[in-house]
Amino acid sequence: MRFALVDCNNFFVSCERVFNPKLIGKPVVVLSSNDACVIARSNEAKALGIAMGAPAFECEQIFKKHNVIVYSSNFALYGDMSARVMQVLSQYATDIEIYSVDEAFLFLPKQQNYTQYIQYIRKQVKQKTGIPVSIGIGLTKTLAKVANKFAKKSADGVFDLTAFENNDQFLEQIEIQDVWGIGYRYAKLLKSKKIFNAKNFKYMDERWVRKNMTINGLRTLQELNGISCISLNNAPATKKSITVSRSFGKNVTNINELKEAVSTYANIACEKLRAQKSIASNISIFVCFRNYQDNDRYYKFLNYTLPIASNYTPDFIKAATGCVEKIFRQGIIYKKAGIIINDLIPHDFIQMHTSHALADIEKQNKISNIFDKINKKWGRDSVSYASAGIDKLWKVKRLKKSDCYTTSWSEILTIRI
DNA sequence: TCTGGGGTCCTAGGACCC
DNA sequence: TCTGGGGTCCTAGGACCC
Repeated sequence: MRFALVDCNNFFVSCERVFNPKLIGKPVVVLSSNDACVIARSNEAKALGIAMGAPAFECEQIFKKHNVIVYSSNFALYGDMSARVMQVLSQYATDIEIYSVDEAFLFLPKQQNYTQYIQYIRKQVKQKTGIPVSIGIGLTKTLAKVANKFAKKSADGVFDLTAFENNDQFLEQIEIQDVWGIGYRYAKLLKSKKIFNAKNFKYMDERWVRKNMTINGLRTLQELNGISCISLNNAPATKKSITVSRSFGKNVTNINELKEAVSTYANIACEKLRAQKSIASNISIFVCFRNYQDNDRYYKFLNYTLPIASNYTPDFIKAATGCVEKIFRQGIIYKKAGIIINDLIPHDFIQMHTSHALADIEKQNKISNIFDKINKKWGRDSVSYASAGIDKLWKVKRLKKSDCYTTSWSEILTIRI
């Protein structure tokens, strides 16, 4: 059994480069929403010392000095490119888990020569999508992750950890906080026990790990020892909660703008809810704000339960704007708001005892279907709710976004000969 | 001035039941 | 002062991932 981990190199930057080859060889970064901080860097940008997550305003100097090309994030483009990469990968695996927008675990079919096989997959992805990937192979998902780190550094972008009888020499090079499943907190704890790398951890006492790092820590330890405990999760993810939140593009002090924002987020969240055929009755809204008198940050949170589980946008808009009325305080500068929908259940669980309302629910479903169809065909917000606002002056800034080359007819790439 | 957005899982402890 | 034994469910908080 072989697990492979495929990781797209500098994914967001690579997506931009596919449609703008002039960017190749130059330092390029992509910023988070609101153009706030750096979330993707080309190798050239990394070499300049630009850190992941660095605030954009702090990098201004470096950007200018080295002619760094800066993009706002274009998630429609990245999402579509991701789907293309995954589609190609699935042709060469017996099973695939799409782990994130730029990563996938594969079960590989039995091979004589695994290195050759993953080199071939890599070539296919590059040829069919333009995206460069790195591929690592291991006996477990955790080891495939380790292998991928070496693949990233290797000249041909692939690495097979199972080609070695003993992999300790490689595990020794992986710092403890870089092991999949061990984050900042556990790394700190482990270092205090003189555990500095993956090899040290591999030989730790299982009882101690179970006691201090929960069952998850124990799984990680066993996976490093080649015992597969974390299986491939290929089920289409049915989410258990949906969050939509954004920072504002300007200071928001007015209740109507805050209501517009949460209405907009409720609209997006309900689209997602319906897309996965779920309903829910529990909604929370939160706002982040700043009191200009003491220059402190705050976070306010309010939970609300709908009388009946639903996926009908107006139900959620009503609930969300109701929460805003309770939370809002005059004279406060709001920076960000969001809505979280919890306790999702399949939509056919709709309570039968509410039979008197079934006719209403059917009517609502029809309206939702039409909404979703129109927006799918013509783009998000082609039809929307008035409460979500028209001008949306509070919307996030994305000043340097590239076009949606693959998902919008009006922005398709034009070539002049 | 300006620091993202979206998820999952595990555990301890409290509330409550007989 | 002493104060059973066994169980379930829920929640907050903490850990992790990209």
